[in-house]
Amino acid sequence: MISIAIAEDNKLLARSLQEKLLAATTDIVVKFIASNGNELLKYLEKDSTVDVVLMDIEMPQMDGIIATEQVCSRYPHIKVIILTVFDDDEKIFSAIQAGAMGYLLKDESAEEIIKGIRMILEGGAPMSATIAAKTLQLLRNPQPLPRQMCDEGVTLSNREIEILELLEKGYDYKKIADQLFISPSTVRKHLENIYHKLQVHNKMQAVRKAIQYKII
Amino acid sequence: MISIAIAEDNKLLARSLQEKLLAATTDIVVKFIASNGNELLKYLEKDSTVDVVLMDIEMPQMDGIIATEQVCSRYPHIKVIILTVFDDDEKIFSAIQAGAMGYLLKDESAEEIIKGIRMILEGGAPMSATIAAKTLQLLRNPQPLPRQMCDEGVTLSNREIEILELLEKGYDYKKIADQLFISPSTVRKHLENIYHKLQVHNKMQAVRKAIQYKII
DNA sequence: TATTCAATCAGTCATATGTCGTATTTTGCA
DNA sequence: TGCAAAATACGACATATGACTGATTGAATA
Repeated sequence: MISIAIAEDNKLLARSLQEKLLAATTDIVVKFIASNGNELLKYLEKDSTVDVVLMDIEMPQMDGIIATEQVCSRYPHIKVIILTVFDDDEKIFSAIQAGAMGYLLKDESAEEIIKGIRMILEGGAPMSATIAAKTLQLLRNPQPLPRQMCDEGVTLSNREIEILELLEKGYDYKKIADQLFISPSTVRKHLENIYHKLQVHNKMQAVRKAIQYKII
Repeated sequence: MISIAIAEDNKLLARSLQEKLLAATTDIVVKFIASNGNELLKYLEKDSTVDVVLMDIEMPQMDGIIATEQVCSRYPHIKVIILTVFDDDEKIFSAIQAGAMGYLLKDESAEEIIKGIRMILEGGAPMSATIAAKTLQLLRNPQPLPRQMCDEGVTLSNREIEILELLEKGYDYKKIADQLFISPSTVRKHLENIYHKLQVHNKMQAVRKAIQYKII
């Protein structure tokens, strides 16, 4: 028998999820439905014999990311599957950092969710298709988050920053172009603009200045 | 109709894989079976109308990682699924770095492989359970391979270090030469030696690695 | 609606760079 | 003292890069 907890502030959604799981299986039981992270943690203090938590991200009081962090550190035996509508890089990365071992989008079918539950208990990592793809992208490019800079008057566009970050890895134009799915000509043009803005004349100087200005 | 190419040095395995795909579907056609990376690339030069490559890692002549890199950079429209027995972190990471968007273990069923093919074409990233889990682990721990302390053997001379330090400032050969009262030719030769020692191929990579190794 | 701006791409040209050889001189140290 | 390593230097070749000119597109915005 597999014990599940659900953390989801929309009670209707939570209920319908519970019913779907109930209807489709005989060995999965929903022990608790929490409407935020606090509630979930309070419940787990009394009864931590839960195998998997299905966790929404957007919740009042304590969001799913923080809750995931807490659950994973306090109860390492509990696996967390994020179940949400968000699929932006930052949320995915935060959730994984927090310790989530699964990340499914809410439009997944009940069967997929059930497969995910079984998969996670077998040591797998259930992910929706687009999430898996983004995960790999994040792995290739380990710094998609800090787009803010404390410049001194110079402002680079996001694209220009992306290019600088790849440049810093020692990539040539072709490689950067492939990475960003644009042509080498465009990379060169971006670099040209970057050089003007930073008042430099080659790659190394551009990277130096960018680091100095904390742009990358 | 989905066109597949298979790169797999074990001809028996390749053939049986082809037959399995053929038996289980009507819309997937295996256009080519290559027994190594070279063969695959040669084929793709003549006909690159392939949607997905199923790629073994361990192959003679050109292994699957290099081949993946080549395929992904030359033919961005082609999706690569690694299909191998290896599941160690380094191989997975290399494959993803190389551009693979799927990573299945060879013990997957034909149905799973077919699902993977469809998934990758929808923008997903098919991964075997353990692979997905390791991927997330890698993402949490952005430096899982630093135990290769092979930098022990690398020693740069004082002169080489001087040159690297000037290089890091963004100076060109002429400027470095002036600074050190030697000819640009000599600077180039030093750089050449540095590249060999650090196993890199341009200034930026050399500086990166030197900083990483705390040489400068 | 007009205008700006980010992002895209192409082509030219001079220069810089990376990779080969090859070769001489200095120098540290066994 | 003699040898290996380090430092010095040049030529040649293909490729990468930096600088410039010019252009199109779409999104934001005034």
